[in-house]
Amino acid sequence: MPGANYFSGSFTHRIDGKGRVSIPARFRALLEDQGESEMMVIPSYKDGVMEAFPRRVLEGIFERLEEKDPQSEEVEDLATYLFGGANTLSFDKDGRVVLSPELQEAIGVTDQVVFMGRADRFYMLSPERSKEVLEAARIRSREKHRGALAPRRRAPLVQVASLPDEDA
Amino acid sequence: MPGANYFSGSFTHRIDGKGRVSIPARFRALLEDQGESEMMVIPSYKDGVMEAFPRRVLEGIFERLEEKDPQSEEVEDLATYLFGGANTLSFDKDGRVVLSPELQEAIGVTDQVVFMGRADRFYMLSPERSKEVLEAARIRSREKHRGALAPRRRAPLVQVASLPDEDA
DNA sequence: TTTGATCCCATGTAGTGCCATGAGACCGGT
DNA sequence: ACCGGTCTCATGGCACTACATGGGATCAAA
Repeated sequence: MPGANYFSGSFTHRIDGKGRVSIPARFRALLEDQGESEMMVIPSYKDGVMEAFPRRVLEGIFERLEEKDPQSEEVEDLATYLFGGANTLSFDKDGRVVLSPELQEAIGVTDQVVFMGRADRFYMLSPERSKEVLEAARIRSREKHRGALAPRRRAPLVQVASLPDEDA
Repeated sequence: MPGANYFSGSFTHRIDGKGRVSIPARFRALLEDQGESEMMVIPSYKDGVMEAFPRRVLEGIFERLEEKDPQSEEVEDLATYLFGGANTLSFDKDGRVVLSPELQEAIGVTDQVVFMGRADRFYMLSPERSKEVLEAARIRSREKHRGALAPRRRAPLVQVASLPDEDA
């Protein structure tokens, strides 16, 4: 945990009768490092995937864009999408959040959720979908970024390869 | 709740026989944080949508424009639109407001209203319309802002002193 | 008196906090 | 290597509170 900067790894957790799920301890620790006891989830551009952010990351995205061009239709749409589509999930002392039936349905989960780290955020999706997403990303990465995992000449030990956004 | 700066999330509430609706608790808390026990409501540019602001946000919008261009016809029109078209809805101890028949008709609601957060304000609209608005915003955002949600190159999630900048 | 608005109270349910259990990881001692 | 102890963490259950919502009482204006 100490020094972890990014969400990484995949964890499958169980949803109980009330819709509660434990956030993976590592993810929770990362959120709490930033003084947040909540996260924001929003449907991804990818189908069947929810993205989870610390709140300030989401707000930062918005503020940065608004600063640039407050009136534009694009920023309007983005604000609607980000803030209208977002849910704030605050976790209790045990590190659990409640997934409303709508949220469960949105990502097609019933009794298990996968938390998949993805740098500054993480995904929440069904076990099946997570395999697809991971495998698709692996294949595309192999094709386009053969060298990504090779040692870099000047790279420090902890350097993380920055992969571009994959396509839906 | 602590520190929430923006309206976010969507909530569907029921209108009773007298036209009363509960403001979502989170939204109400945000309004009350600003010392307001009322909100201003005004028809949006978008059809079938009402926008709800804390009073000071509405006044701020006007003042900013007036400052920029005090005499223009645009500002005249805006002032008319903003102040003429606005309704003040104050909420009671239970956090409810009354939607007059005219307001209900304006957004085409009969027994349910959706409150949709949108940064410094929120929308009020029918359940059907809310799905349209949200989905349209999502699609357009995806097209125009592919990268908007992408991680920022130089901004690690948790700032760490010893990490070098990412460019080679 | 009627209508419309505001307030107050009642109730069910969903949300949240708190505690208990149990599995697994980790560690230290022998 | 074996064993016991402790710690972490996921998960379940129970209890309480907050909140949305309905109904009735009060009050004022028409």
